[in-house]
Amino acid sequence: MTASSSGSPKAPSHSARSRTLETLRRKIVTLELAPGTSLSENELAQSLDTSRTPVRESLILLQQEALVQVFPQIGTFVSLVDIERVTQAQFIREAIECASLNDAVARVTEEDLTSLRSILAQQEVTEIEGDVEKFFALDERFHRKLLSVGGHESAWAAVTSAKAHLDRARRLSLIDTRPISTLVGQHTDIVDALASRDAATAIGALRVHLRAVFEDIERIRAAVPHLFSDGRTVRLNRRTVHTLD
Amino acid sequence: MTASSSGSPKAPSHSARSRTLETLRRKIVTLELAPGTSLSENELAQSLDTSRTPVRESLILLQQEALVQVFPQIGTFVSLVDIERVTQAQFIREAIECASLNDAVARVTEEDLTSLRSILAQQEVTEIEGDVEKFFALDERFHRKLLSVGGHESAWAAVTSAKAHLDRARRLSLIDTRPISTLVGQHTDIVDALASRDAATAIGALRVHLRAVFEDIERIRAAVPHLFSDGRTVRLNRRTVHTLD
DNA sequence: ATACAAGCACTGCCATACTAGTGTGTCAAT
DNA sequence: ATTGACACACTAGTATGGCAGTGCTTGTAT
Repeated sequence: MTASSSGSPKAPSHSARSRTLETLRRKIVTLELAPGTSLSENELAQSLDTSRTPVRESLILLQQEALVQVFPQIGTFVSLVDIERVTQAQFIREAIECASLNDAVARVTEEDLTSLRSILAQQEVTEIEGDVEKFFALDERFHRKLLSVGGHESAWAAVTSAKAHLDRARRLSLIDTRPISTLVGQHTDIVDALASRDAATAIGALRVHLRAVFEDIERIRAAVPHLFSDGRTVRLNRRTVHTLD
Repeated sequence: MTASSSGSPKAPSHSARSRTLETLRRKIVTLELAPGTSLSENELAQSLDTSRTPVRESLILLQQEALVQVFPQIGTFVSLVDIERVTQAQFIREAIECASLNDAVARVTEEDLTSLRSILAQQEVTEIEGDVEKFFALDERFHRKLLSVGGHESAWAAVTSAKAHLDRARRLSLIDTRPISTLVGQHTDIVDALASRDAATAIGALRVHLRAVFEDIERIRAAVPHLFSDGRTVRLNRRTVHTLD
């Protein structure tokens, strides 16, 4: 028996588990499943038309990303937005992306710059259309491309798990009237500095951009405190349903 | 129903899964289970005196850390040492630890320095005794303490998953006659620079230290090529047993 | 001796039964 | 009306059965 492998053998995208996992992760980071919502293995299995096993295994993985919290014999809940945790995720992301950007300055080509600017142009369109989901998709492509310019695209996976958390907070910002234009402007600053091979300025601009999430988060917390963890003892009801309204 | 939570509710250390997971991880990073070894859910369940479920769930988590590779309907194998992967893990670790060290310079106290130097002293003892396992345990405490001085102890979890890979490579170095003294010397350099609040020097020293793994790895690969992935197609036999001899 | 083919033993995946533990709703006692 | 206790419904954790898919082995024909 021989097994041909290379790349990522782990994700047969047609398996019940990977489908379940992707669905759940998407619903959580897009806030379709609000923080605090209780997730029952049985209910999810029914509604996703599968059995408990793939659901359970997905929840274990989501728990690793701290997107859900599992309390044995009690229940599983979509994690509340935890500012401590957001801060930590932001630190990790900033460390990785800035380190990569530092390498990127020496490696960036004209094609790279063209490609990055093309993404920016598309983002400006979403700004007009007000399509938040599309904006996020392009934002992801932008940052991923930035990593690959630095020669560290493989670190994307690590950024992803930190990002998942941040994205929920960032989505709340955008819902809550932060103009997309601010972010696109910051992206532009980064690309401009990169174009002039100015590492310090580029890293500074990236830092400002990545830290933008902090500017809104306290205000948002004041508006929708029930979506936030107070960092101390948390008490959740089994049948609590949290909404964005 | 109310659930009291705080900290890490996820790890009831007495559960079958967490026991299984810890045992397997330990055996893999200490090379007790050599890279390439085939792991059967059934056999592991028997030998760990539990059922297939906790074993399977543990393997899924280890797969996330890339410590094992799962090939559906074929088998699960302890990952070969993949230099590409080691490089990536090193990059992530370096980014996080250096960023934290940069903050640490402004925060470090005399108690911190005393505590760090105490770890160094203990490491020198293990050097004489030749106790590799104890050395690694102290190494972990050192780096963790360094993170906490920077105010980023919570990023330790992220470092851990990158570290797991690196540790296998580093263990191979130590088995293969790299003197522990080199590493302790590098630790000392870091603490000295930290003591004089010299961020640039400290970060430089940390960088040298973290990159030491690269100095040995190619030589080790030449010595024990069957423990390494060639990065291309991998073919593993179901009953292959890899050893360190 | 070699080549080939069919059966077999084994894999991980998924579904489900069972267990131990938890909060809640109900009903009784006061 | 209030309180308390107890049964119940529901939880995640664990165990196990069945499945489709894979490579190895063995037997057979050449």
